[in-house]
Amino acid sequence: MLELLHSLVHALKSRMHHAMQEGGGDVAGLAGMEARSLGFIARHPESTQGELVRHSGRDKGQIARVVKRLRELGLIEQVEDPVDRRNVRLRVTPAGDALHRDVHRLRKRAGAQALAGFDAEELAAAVALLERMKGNLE
Amino acid sequence: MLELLHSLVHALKSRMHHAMQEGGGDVAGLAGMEARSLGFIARHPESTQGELVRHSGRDKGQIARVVKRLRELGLIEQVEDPVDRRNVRLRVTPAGDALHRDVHRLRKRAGAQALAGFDAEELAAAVALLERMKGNLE
DNA sequence: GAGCGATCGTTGACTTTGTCACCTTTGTGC
DNA sequence: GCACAAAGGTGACAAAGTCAACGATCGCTC
Repeated sequence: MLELLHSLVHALKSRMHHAMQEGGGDVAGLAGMEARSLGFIARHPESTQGELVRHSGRDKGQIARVVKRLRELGLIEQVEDPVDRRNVRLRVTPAGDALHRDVHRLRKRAGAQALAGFDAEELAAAVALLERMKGNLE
Repeated sequence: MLELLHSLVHALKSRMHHAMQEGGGDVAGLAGMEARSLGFIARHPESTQGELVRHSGRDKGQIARVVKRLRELGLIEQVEDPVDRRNVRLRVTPAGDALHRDVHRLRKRAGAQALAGFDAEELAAAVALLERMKGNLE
């Protein structure tokens, strides 16, 4: 079971990685974590780095570096939170948004391939089971 | 969905990693991939490195290094295949078998926590769905 | 048997991901 | 003011993954 999950996720990562390389253009310069983080920021504008940390379950140091890289690439920008200046609110730039759409397209395609032959009911069941598992680990 | 899978697997990895560190003793010296590969060899004695590569989906170079490390740790040993001398058949040593049992215990515990509240039917459904997804990617 | 391509494993060089321990800055509650 | 917590940043490192090249061996064919 654990093995199965591992190899499935590895296969998905690998697919996405190759799709991003072959897709060429700007997406090729993004690493997987960077692409995923960009996606989170695009979906949750004005969120802080800490929220990204909590949502992804990754180390905050790692996230700090990923965010730094995305900023250097000009894909996101930071806004100071006037209320609490420790917080850094993140949002995508137009360039980041465009790139995010490209990534999203590839991600959707990879997901669609993995879920080929699933009807809505099965998809919902899969998501529910996975979410219960994730919930069990918190 | 992809995000969900990623974070679930990440959480599982993290659990296993900590369990192996805290468990102390010899398991603490094993990295995750090493532990998983040891498990495969224990479950499939006399298999070749190539079979491990195909089963895990990992790069053969990576597997070669993992196998090398396991050999240096005295956990597995190689037997020359008399028929095809390119093949190297792998099997666990007594020490490797003992360690494998420890790892298996920890893995089982981590899996049990993730699957808490699942009845046999749900478990089977989850495995079936995941296997279909994995199959779709080949 | 010599040549040729395929397969198995090995190695080097490298990038990405993850982990841990510390640090600074800022806010909160005495 | 002070101690303490929280947000983020950095250094150092370990683990994981990727790619390309290589030697050895095998199967096949001429």
